[in-house]
Amino acid sequence: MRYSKAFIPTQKEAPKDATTPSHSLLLRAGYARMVGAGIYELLPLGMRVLTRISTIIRDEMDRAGAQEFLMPAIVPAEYFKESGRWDSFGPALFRLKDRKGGEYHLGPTHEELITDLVRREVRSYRQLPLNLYQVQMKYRDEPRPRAGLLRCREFLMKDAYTFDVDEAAATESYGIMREAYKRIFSRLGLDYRIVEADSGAMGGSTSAEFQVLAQNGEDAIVACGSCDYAANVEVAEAHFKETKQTNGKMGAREKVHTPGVHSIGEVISFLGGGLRPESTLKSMIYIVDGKPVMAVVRGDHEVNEVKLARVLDVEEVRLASDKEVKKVTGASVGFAGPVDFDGRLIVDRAVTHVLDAVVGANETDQHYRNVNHGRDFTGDVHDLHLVTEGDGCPKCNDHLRLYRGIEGGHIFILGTHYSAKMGATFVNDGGKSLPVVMGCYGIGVTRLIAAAVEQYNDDDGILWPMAIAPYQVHIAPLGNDGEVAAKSEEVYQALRAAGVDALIDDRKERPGVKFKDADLLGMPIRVTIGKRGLASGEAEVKERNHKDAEAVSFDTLIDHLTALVVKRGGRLLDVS
RNA sequence: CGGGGUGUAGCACAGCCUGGUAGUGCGCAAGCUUUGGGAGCUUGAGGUCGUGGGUUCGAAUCCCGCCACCCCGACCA
Repeated sequence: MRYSKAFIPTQKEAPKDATTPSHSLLLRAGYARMVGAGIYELLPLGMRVLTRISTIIRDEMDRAGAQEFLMPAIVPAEYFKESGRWDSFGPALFRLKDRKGGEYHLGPTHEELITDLVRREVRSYRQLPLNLYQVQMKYRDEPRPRAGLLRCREFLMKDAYTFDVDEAAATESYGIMREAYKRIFSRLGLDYRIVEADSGAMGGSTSAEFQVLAQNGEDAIVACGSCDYAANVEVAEAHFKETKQTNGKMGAREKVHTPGVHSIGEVISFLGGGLRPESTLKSMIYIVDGKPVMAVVRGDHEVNEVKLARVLDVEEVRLASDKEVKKVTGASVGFAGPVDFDGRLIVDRAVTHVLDAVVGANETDQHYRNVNHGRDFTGDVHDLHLVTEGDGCPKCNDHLRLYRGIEGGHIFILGTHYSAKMGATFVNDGGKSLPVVMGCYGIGVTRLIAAAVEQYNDDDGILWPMAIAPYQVHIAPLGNDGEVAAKSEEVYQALRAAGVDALIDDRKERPGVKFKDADLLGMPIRVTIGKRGLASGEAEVKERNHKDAEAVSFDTLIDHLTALVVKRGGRLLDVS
């Protein structure tokens, strides 16, 4: 591509609303433009990255035995009404009406449609397993779109669906897709972790998230440094040893006057004496199905509400208001405690190890000292707290480390959640009619563009991984010298003949401008050709992620560059 | 949905408090010079000041409504 003919509108200044590197750089470098909140145009460079990513995805999906097809983005309401999601999806669903008043929505995901297709077309176990996927725009009216392409209301997704005869076969399909996903994310050149995750409203039994590590990721995840354990903090567990505290050491419970002391921090500084947060207990009141539930965690821990909801087997839990807390405990907020609490009590298992804890006394301005689980209160013991950096790995007890991640992919075994409800059945080899067992597998394709930039950027611009860079080599001829231009053109043509995707900056711009734009656009290899190099018969080859350039003779330049492209994970075009 | 903020030239902003015919930088066009890290000088084009109403002799500026966008929270396969 010739830069002079290319549509690459770059900007010197960062757009005022851009908050993350990917947002700012994709706009500045001319990859994308915003149309509305969470709605973007992909410009030619952005489109090339998208194509690179989706090509890798298609390649691996096909290799895994999935077949590409396409469902509509606009969907009649009947399908979501049948599954119940017309209501449960709530305001996140973009709804519309046709001229006759018929109701439709824009597809936020497509389980219902595919299930309908399968119930109409699949009758026998002989037609299974089946694995279908599409790459298509999804629409979700997010409460708050943000960070450019990271959370959009319209976004491109690859979604695959598997159909199997039973749970075992479905698990096998899931395993195949998991391997395909690993290949995809590795080929994209992204640093990622496969983490255990909450299956959420999809209602699946098994699921895993593919989290792209990035400073600005929306998700918090933990990963073990020694073993392969990794999990979203929503579900992450901490190491726990079943050891009992020694009874003999317990002190006698005593009430202490603690005026105006509400938080754990205030308790620590008020009582002093080397009291540490882990020797206190935090008692949170939740309202679940209209009834109060007290969750007790160690003072240095936080309640994991996803875990709490799972323990209670409910969709969601709600923190009680100040008024409700007062009604339930008889004390103002900050003085709740498990001793003599009248109501359901859920206790984090780490609490059972705390000796002589300080807790609220359910009386305003009063706390108890020397409170011990088992003696002063009981309650149901569960894993309840939000895992933190200090926790041990549940598998090997080495230290867990905290990361931020961007959810690039999510795979689920759905089971018969949709097939049973919608009557997608088949006849097995024993002549029995059974619901198909489903799995679904998503990748946020447009999101991955931004995720890659989040992971690979510096002060000057983007540093694309070779596999998804819009062009592999960026040629920068310097000056208006005719010989330089001719030599550069020669190199450009030779690279193209060798199957390398090259961009040549043939604009009449000063060297500084070309260098700045080259750094901003972020192609992995820059080849600088100037008068100086021409005299010595050399071009300057600089990798975007390296500090220093390398002088390479024109005689070996093309071989050098093609080898470098391949070494960095790039593929050469078939030019035969 | 709650709280906060911003809408003025393609981009980033000043002007608003204290009302009086719209400004700066970058970018764009032309000319001369310059040419290995976003050049200098000269000239020029470009704006219904988000939108509707109100106050006023007069509104970018004051008042009210609406819209859009951003941030924090809530929510979110």
